[in-house]
Amino acid sequence: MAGRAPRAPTLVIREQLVAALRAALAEVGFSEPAGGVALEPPKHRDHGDWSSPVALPVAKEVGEKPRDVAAKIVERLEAMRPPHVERIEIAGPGFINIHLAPTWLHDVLRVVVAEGEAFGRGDALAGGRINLEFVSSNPTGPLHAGGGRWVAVGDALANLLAAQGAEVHREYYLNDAGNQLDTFGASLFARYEGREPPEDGYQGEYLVEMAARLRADLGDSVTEEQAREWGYLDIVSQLERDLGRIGVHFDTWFSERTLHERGEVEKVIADLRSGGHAFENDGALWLRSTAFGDQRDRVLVKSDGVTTYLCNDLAYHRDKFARGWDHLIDIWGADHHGQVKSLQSGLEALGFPVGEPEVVLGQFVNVVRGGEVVRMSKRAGAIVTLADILDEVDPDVCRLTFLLQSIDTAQTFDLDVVTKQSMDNPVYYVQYAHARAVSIERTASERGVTRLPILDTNLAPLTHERELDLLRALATYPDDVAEASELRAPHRIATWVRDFASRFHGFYRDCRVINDDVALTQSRLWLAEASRIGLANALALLGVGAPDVMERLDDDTEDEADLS
RNA sequence: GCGCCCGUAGCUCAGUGGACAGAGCGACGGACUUCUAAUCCGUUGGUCGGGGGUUCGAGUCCCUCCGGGCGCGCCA
Repeated sequence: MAGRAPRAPTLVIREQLVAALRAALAEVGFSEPAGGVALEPPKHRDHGDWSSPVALPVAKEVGEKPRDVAAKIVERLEAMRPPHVERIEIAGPGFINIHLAPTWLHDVLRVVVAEGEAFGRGDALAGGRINLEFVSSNPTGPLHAGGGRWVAVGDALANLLAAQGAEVHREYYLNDAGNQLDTFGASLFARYEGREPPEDGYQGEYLVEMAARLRADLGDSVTEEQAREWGYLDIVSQLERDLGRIGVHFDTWFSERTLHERGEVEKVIADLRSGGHAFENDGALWLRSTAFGDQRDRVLVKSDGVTTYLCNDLAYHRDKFARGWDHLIDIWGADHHGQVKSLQSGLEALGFPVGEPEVVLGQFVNVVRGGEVVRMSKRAGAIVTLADILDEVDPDVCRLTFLLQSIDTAQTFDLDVVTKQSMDNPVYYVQYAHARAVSIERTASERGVTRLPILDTNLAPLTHERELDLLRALATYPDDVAEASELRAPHRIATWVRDFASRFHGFYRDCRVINDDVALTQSRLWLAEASRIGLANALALLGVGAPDVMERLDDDTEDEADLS
């Protein structure tokens, strides 16, 4: 038992209640329904703290009225007197609603405080070694604004997986071996020589600025190849710098070239051939991916002898496994969804488990400025970069804006809204809640009010609906984290923290923490601290800062004009 | 034609098969001698795109239709 993490309080009480329900069912002589004994926190307060619909399917099975079945179960349940249970009601069509005494929420508070920074963590992925690849924008230009979505989502997902016990490796794949880089090099070289880039090259203005620095660095007799290599390295350092500004750091920047240099691509081809998964047709070598459920077969080696992106990507993903990661997750834009099955087919052909890599697809971001969608194309040149945005707006605003929305829906990133330091920005709303919690403790200590150890604190005074409301949200938090991790849905944490901030502001307004009642003050100080922990932990998962102090905004919109 | 995603309040979006579908913004009306009013409270707001089906129970699962986005290269 040493070192075992404390169990989430919701799990403890839920297991106790489910066990009691099971026992009650057995005593009455009902068998457990196929779906098991469901128990969940109801949406409405009136429906108690926990609710079970178990009587409904059972009634169907035995051919009795649901409410009658529920009554029998409840009778036994009440006789068992499970912990914290205050009363049990039958409601609606036959729901069993269990109302608990506030004591169970007081236990929750103690757990939150005891766990501190660890509160919310789970062990669902303990022992897992996960390689998470995200962003992986081509090293031919700066990250554009929409790419910020993958930065924010990828980093938060990495945090989530780690919070479930996995060892997570953040990886960025550099496509530095393809003809895109040649095109980029030619374009930069053209700028260097004062010419326009080739028609199908990169037209972006950033190459003009880079060409000037290239000349300053390497002088006047640079070759095209030198320009390409210098430019490539410069872009990578720009990427690292911009990602650093938003607080994301990759463990590995993986160069595609190294795969070719080590002969890994050739080995993949040889293995697919010997495994009988490749065939020749029209002078090209094909992967028989239809054998693994792909819609059509895919080319591995073109008739000109050059390997395809897919072929190289197979070598890359095999290399990830070779480096010791036992599960691979890639975050891709939805426009690449057609490649998922091909890659998975190839890896399966190479002997890896079905479904590797797991690909998390995210819908596109429409960047809007002045009411119009800004097309993001490095080649066409009309881009708004992530760095541009970070010049104007706090990284936290950027991150939370991207994280509040499910990646299953296309997002509109309105620069006019985001760059405006708006009063109703959810980031400030949430951060303000944290700053308020800290402010309470600060004020208390300034006034000589010392928070005593929680073990010596009587939490019974915490009975106000606002107080219980906060604790209910804290009680579900570990489950919410586990679920967000499992569903690869960091936005659920963003919505949790926004909801929790709302509850905290309500508490702050209605429940004065520092007051004349010593016992009430002590218990509320601990509730404020538990709330701070919840806010800080959730924000940490999102990669958003949790400031101790926030400057009051200058209110220049409401001048005191009534001087008459 | 095939595949993936989406359609929920005026707008932007939440919503692991459970009860009367929620939040923010907007609009309207209130609350600062108090631990920070970047806050709170109230009112206004809905054929969950349409139609079938499965289920004791469907915004959620299945089928179909409509509408929108994105893919279906010996490009990367």
